[in-house]
Amino acid sequence: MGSKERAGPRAPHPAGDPTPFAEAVLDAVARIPRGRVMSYGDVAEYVGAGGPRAVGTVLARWGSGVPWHRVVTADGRPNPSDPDRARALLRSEHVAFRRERVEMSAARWNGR
DNA sequence: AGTATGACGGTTA
DNA sequence: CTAACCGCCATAC
Repeated sequence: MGSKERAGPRAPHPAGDPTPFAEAVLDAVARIPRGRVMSYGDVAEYVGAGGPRAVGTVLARWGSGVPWHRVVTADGRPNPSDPDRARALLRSEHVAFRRERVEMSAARWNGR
């Protein structure tokens, strides 16, 4: 086949291919165990590149194929885009909540 | 190549 | 506790 085939079981992204950084981010998010969460900054640190905002940019563009709801803000707040949906998904995974925020002390996943 | 944007984060008021 | 500001970094145009 072509030289740019990538056989990615990921998702029907819009137009354009995910950059190496984007793939690293998506891979990291896909690795977050069920019932656990990572902050945007945690993901950036995990992939060793970019920053919290850059991670948000990637998820906003190609995050439809990964458990995006497992990525929360550093304060434990769900995605500002669909907080209600994210909360429902997280609660269905037994993620500990306090008020409207994830109990980071208990649900935060460090990547290992 | 440069400017504008945003699903962030930490600090300061 | 809320609000505003700045810094950071990949994308879009």
